[in-house]
Amino acid sequence: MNLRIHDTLTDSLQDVLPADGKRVGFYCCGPTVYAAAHIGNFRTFVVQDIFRRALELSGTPVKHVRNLTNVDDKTIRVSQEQGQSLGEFTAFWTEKFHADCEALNLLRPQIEPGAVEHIAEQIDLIQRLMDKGHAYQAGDGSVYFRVESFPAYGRLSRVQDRELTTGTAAQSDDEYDRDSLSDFALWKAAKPEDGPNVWESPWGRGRPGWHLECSAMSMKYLGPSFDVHSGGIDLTFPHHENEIAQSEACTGVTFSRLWFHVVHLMVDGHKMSKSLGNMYTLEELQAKGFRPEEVRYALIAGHYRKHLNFTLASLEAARPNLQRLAKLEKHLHHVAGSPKRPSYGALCTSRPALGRFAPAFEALLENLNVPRALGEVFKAAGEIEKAPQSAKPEEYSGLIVILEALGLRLPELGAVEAPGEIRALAEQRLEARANKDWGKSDELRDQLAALGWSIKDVKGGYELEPNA
RNA sequence: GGCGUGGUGGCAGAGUGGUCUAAUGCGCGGGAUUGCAAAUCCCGUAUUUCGUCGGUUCGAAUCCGACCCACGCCUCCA
Repeated sequence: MNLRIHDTLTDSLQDVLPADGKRVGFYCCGPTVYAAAHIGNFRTFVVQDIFRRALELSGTPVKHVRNLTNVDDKTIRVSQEQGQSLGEFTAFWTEKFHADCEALNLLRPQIEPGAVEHIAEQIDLIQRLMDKGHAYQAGDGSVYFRVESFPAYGRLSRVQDRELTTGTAAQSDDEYDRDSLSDFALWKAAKPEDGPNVWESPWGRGRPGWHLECSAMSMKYLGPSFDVHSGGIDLTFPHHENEIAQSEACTGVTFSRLWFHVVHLMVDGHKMSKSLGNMYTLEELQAKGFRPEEVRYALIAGHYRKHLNFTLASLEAARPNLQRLAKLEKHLHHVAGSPKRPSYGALCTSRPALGRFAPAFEALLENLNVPRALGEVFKAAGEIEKAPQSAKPEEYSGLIVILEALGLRLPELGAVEAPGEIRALAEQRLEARANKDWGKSDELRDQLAALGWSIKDVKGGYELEPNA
């Protein structure tokens, strides 16, 4: 069974197959590194991560490229405001982004090109477009793509005659000299506020336009025609439309064969926005006591083609779910004879039988239906919990495969060792209980709680855990 | 205004013509257990019901139409 995904270009489900028969070339529009990415950004990246995992775990290798936008209006403006060089500024936020990705258990793309490191490739692309008559230099010194010269424009977003319906309010100073409102910048002429962040080109000093980097870098690493391109739904127009135009006008071949877009995350029923104060970052949620794996769980709990309403309540639901899975994993691990956990790479090549977890994986292959996959996982979990002896040894690897596909890390059960002072209190309480001194016992339990530990009585003893 | 998505139980969220008296999770209620709890386990949890009104069909949450509502995109944006 192949992975199928909704293709924006054809508005239909398509099999994801590598054109070269070997591996899928996969390009994702990455973050602009000028601030911490918010959970909306991460919804998209997490979905793309699951896409890659599902493909790899079903035996198809993926070459994953995700760019870093490290030169644009925002990075330049904010770095200047903060008195930092563009390089040190974007390096800082890149590092922050990588830390968040690691915390959220995102596989690192094999290639993560930065726009500023690929100026030459972008200039080359502009030159080829100029040579073919698809681009022109305007009076302001900037170079624009002539949308009119590319008849297929609008095919992805199904928007015709954009320039007729676009209001003039959006027109800003640096776009004044375009022949048509829908023409977009390939090269932006240097302006005083750019500071030192300008590069030499055949059209004078300046910097590349935003859309260009993705074309230049995706084609550099994946070739002029590749398999899959993905991004947030808002990128469909104009970003991806422009990418297609400038790439195909240049090469004459299909740019990406398939496109999929992730619908936006909502918070408390509304779009995230600064004014509503609902733009969470991972760090902010961690400060509220949530764990990254819980955030990941909450982000994948809805289908990627629908709005997902992210709330703190939805985050809270993640913890008991993950704990339940951790218990299930422990049981299956035991049933399997406590083997070493197979690595992700080993699972991709060995592709073990999944037992009761097969329907969950199949749900994933069908347009990344994560909610249904989770439902299937819990259905299997319920069966095994009801009849623990019915668990088969191979179901351990089955569960591991689905957990890897979803990228879910499970909490370790009872892994935290209590400090001596805490254990001493617990010992006192054990003694009090032995003497049936319930008053003292309860008092000690309160004391422990105040110190951040919860105590659970078990046969002949106790277990200590940090408060949830 | 143009384009688009969706309205399913307290919440989240599957289900896209019959097996739906609607998956799954959270929550909630009850029980077991416990000195009392916690943790764990068990049971129950949408009173033909899936925004409203019509239509197609032997049969619809699923198809069609109208309407109401919510949300998104329309060159900053995952």
